[in-house]
Amino acid sequence: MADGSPAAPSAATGQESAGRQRRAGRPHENVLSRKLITEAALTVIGVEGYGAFTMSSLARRLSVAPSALYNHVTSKQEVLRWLQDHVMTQVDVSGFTAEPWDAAVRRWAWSYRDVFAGHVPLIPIVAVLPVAGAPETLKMYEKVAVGLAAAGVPAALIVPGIVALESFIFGSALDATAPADIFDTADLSGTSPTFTAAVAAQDRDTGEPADVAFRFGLDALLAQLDSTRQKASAD
Amino acid sequence: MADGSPAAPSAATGQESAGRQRRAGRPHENVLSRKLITEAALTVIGVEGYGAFTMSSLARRLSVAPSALYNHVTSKQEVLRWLQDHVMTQVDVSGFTAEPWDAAVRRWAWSYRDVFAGHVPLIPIVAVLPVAGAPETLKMYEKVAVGLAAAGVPAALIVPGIVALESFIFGSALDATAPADIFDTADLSGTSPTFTAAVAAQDRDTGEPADVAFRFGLDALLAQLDSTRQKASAD
DNA sequence: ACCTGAACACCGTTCAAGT
DNA sequence: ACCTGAACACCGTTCAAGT
Repeated sequence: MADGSPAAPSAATGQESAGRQRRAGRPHENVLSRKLITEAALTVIGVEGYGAFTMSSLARRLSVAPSALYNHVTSKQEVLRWLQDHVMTQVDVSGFTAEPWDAAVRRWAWSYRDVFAGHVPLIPIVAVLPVAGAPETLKMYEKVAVGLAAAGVPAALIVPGIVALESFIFGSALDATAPADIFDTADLSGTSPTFTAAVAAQDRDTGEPADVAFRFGLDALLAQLDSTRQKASAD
Repeated sequence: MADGSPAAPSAATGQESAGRQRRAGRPHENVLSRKLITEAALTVIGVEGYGAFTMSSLARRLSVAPSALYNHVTSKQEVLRWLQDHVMTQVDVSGFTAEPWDAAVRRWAWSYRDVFAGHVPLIPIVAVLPVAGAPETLKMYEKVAVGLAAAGVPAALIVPGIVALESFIFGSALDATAPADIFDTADLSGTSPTFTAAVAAQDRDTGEPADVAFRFGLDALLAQLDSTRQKASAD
């Protein structure tokens, strides 16, 4: 929000790379920050994709030399961690304060899958990053945990439930990016008749294959969670 | 199996890199092949990990110049595709001809997860690679499809069922590689009390957290599959 | 056909010099 | 403290020359 001071030599807006050169030495106003770097990274990825996301392209978008980034970041990996935690804020957890628990989980899960289908390279990072270093991610877990606890899921099963849901969501995000025709077996019915028949027998009216599979798995996990619920002793 | 001809200048065994130089020009016996390249890649990865797997390290293990690989391979990506299809042969599908359908799915799923927990970088490739180009992968799908069909899972649900299982398995393979303490919230109980309590309330006696979550999700998917089964009209 | 060796266009990262 | 610009040690890949 607070951005773009007119004092800087016009290249420091971070949005246009056409501005004039800045000469060496510390500028009077800071040109970079975690917020600006994260936003620029998101823009580069949104416009050119992850394949084109390099420290160079990031620096270019910020109108800065690549080496300047290392005053704010220890590695490209750290930029990706910042990105991961930021992207988590795009996941819709609004249901947990407004809807029945199962509708809330569904809304969250679909949104989570969709967000990370657009950020597949960040998935291995979430799966491994300690939550202590990812405040937005932790906030999301807290919302889900509150929802499940309120629904009566036993305390000991909340984390396994979330982890199982999350694993399914990440795998499904990957699957959602696959071309629709990966299972086209062409003339392979000779070697794999049953699988070939199963591919043909899919019901294409119920949605994209990836969506049908996601609904199936999500229903399964919700049913399992439902069966673990216990009536609250209080209230 | 058919390997190591004594005619070659002793560097051509592909197992030791200490042998003497081979001079330029086509050798009398082929030094490289898909099989040798795949095996060498697997060795490099097994010994040094994916981080050290480069075209250079692969060539070194084969006692060959990096550029020689490009006579057999169009890109590093293709080596990874070969690797992916080869690794699939390590997944245990033996249950589908010997056990009840649910025990077979369980054996397959645990084995599938374990195999790819050791080959995480291959996961994005499986998820996107057309099965037509991956014969071993296709063979695996065929086995699973036969198992589910024999169990009475409706034809239209076989592919969604497999995709849902596979998505869950891939996400869980990722999760299984995470350090056990990612959820350690240290002194964060102030900002996320419910989640922190849920982490503490996990039952550590029932196995590794990743295993508990995997069992939970697998049970869920199996129960959902079970509920779709119909008695066969024949037999 | 299939190897070597030199070369190319990158990559992430480091560091001295400048303000 | 924080920028630029030069430099470093890689990377995957191409290609001419050799047999």
